[in-house]
Amino acid sequence: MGVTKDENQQVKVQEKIDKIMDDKEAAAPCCPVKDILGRFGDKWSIYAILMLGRNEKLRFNELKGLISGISQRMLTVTLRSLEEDGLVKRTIFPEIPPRVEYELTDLGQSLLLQLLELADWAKLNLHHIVAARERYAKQEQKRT
Amino acid sequence: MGVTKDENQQVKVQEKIDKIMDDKEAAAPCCPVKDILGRFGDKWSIYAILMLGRNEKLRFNELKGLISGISQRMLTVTLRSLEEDGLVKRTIFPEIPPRVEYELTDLGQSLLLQLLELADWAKLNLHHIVAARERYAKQEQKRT
DNA sequence: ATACTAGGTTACTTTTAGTAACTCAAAAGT
DNA sequence: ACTTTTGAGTTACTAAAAGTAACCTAGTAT
Repeated sequence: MGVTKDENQQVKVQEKIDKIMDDKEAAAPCCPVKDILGRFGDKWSIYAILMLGRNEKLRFNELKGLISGISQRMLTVTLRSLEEDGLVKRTIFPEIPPRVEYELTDLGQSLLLQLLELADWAKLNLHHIVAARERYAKQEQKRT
Repeated sequence: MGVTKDENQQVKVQEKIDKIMDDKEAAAPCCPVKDILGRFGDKWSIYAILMLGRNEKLRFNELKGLISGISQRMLTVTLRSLEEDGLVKRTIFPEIPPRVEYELTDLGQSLLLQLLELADWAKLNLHHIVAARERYAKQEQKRT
């Protein structure tokens, strides 16, 4: 055949990318990766998903306590967005004072697993990235 | 004993999340997932990585042509950020008019593979998300 | 009457994303 | 001799998003 195993893999990668990019099927607004990551790629969404993945069910202020630094508004905005995408289920108990419980849906659970995969990669490679940033910073100093 | 397989898996997930969250080791500024996703989770970075993954080496304006809708500034900003993190290598040829070539580093390649995993999940689950959004939109209408 | 509670909104400010026009230095066209 | 073109960017600006601080609600306890 004349192609090595590595070259074969590279071809597969290219095909996959092609499929991702021209994904006009299923009323997808556009590249699904972009769409997906654009939605929950921000830090608050990630924290919320991780915390809900850890704790099964959580109330608003419990979550607020667990996610250090988040404000009330940011938490509502984040949770609404996750609810909108069907990753989080929100249950209101009509009491006074109000009680609201949040939990991951099955979809949210499956996304969590993907996030953990990514976390493994991140942990494994973080030192490379940190090193690269330091190299870059030093180069920048020399330029000025 | 006395725990089912599912419960066992859940415990593993919890442990993993715990490890991610209190990651004070290795001078990590914070949760690596957040740090990582916060950097290249935006649409332009994703497109750039996918395009560089598809094409080996690309010049600035080639990339600009491939990523539809990106402006010059956004492309430079994106590429600089990826370069800073060591995901992309930038080579300048001191000619007139200038020539600059971009390519993925090994780190970038390995991230690309992760992105493709995520893309698989996204393609598999996009219809769920779209459906959830429609449900949510209808509920919102009723409220007003 | 005042304070507290949980789970938010509203109005405002700061950061970031994004656009349009300009630059640089040489080569080629008119 | 002047204008245009070329690639790879900057600079100066505007639109949009993220984030903060103060307020609301309705019932209960002091």
